[in-house]
Amino acid sequence: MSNTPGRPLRADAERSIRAILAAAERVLAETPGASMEQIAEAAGVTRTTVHRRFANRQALVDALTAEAAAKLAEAIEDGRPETAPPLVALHRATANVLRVKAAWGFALGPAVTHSEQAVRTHDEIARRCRELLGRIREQGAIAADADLEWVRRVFYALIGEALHGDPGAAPADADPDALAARIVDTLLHGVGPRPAR
Amino acid sequence: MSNTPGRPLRADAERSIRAILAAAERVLAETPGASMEQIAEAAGVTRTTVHRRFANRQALVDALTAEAAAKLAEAIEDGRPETAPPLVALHRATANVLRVKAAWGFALGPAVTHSEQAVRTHDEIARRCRELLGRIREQGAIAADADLEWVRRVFYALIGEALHGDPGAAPADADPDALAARIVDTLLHGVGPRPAR
DNA sequence: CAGAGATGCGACACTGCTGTTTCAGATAAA
DNA sequence: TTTATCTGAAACAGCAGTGTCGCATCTCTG
Repeated sequence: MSNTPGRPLRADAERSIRAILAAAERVLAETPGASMEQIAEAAGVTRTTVHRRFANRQALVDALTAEAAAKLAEAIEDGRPETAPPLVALHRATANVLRVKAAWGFALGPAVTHSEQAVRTHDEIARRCRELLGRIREQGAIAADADLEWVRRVFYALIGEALHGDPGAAPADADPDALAARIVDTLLHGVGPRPAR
Repeated sequence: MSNTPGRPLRADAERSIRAILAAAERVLAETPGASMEQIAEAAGVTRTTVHRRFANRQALVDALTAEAAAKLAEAIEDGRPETAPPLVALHRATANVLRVKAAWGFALGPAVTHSEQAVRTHDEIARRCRELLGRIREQGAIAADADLEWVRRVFYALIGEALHGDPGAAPADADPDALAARIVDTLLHGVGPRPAR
């Protein structure tokens, strides 16, 4: 309903849609079961308007997950996985993803059933991810006999874990680049002692 | 209500409680928002009876999370973290935890707000976990300068990820011991190439 | 400025879940 | 066997949320 370009929407309508989506992410992130009413209020809009723009609650969530998935794909792409040295790309992509996931905690979280569109995008992202990891493996930084799918899943898990962010953590831990460095390091070397080089 | 021993319950009542808890775990695992009705039906009991044994939905979930947390603590303890060699204990505890988490996917999952009792137990588990990891570090299998809290969180994340279990995975991956080996290995060494020993 | 479009407001019907009550009949325990 | 307890069945009130109206009013756009 929101993305059906039957006729271009008026500027204020477009603005409402953006406000609703932003508010939905904000509200649902901390109360996954929040009502349309609460979302509407947070968006500075009436519930009626929300229903005007998104027929169902599902339609709203779908739009949310689709947008978030797109942002995530963009985050990966911004790491230049094709052209940059693989490890550099991995680091940049990790840092970007951390930023995006922090901002779209609900739509990218586990508490949601993704739209078909979002699923497609996530599949595509996984593919890109495997490609990048494969390139790193060819380069020798990942064991030649490593299962790339397992590697990818560990990578995802580390990102997810890093975002939980203990409240008592040092503020430096909130810096995406520092976190990314820690993630990539842990992914490649684990927590064991480093062999004398 | 279920655990208030004002007077010992009759055998059938006790049986109902067990059936309800088991059914709740089963049903909620695949439909977190399931109604009391659905849970009751799965338990082979009337909704009335469920409400007789658990005043609120919250009370039911609380009992569930408390029991699951206890099982989890038991899983760790069964690894003999005090007496066995630390790495052996870690491996055994990991395998046990995998089994328990697979069976209590809802009550131990992220989709639930834990009861105070469960929170206490989880804190205690985290403490035991840190102790064990500390012992491993002293032994030299974990880098001396490693942040134990980060290590623990990575450990948790790996367990969680391993349980997602891709549908197309080899059946061997379903074996808790094999999975545990993979987890411990990844935790300690990452996915990078092994240094020639 | 004129008019198409968007919003707010209030109302409505509808659904699904919750929690409680009553009572007759089944079941364990002594 | 007797008695206390437990359960199923069938209601009931209540509540929160959803989705849909119509209509008056505002505000973009050409």
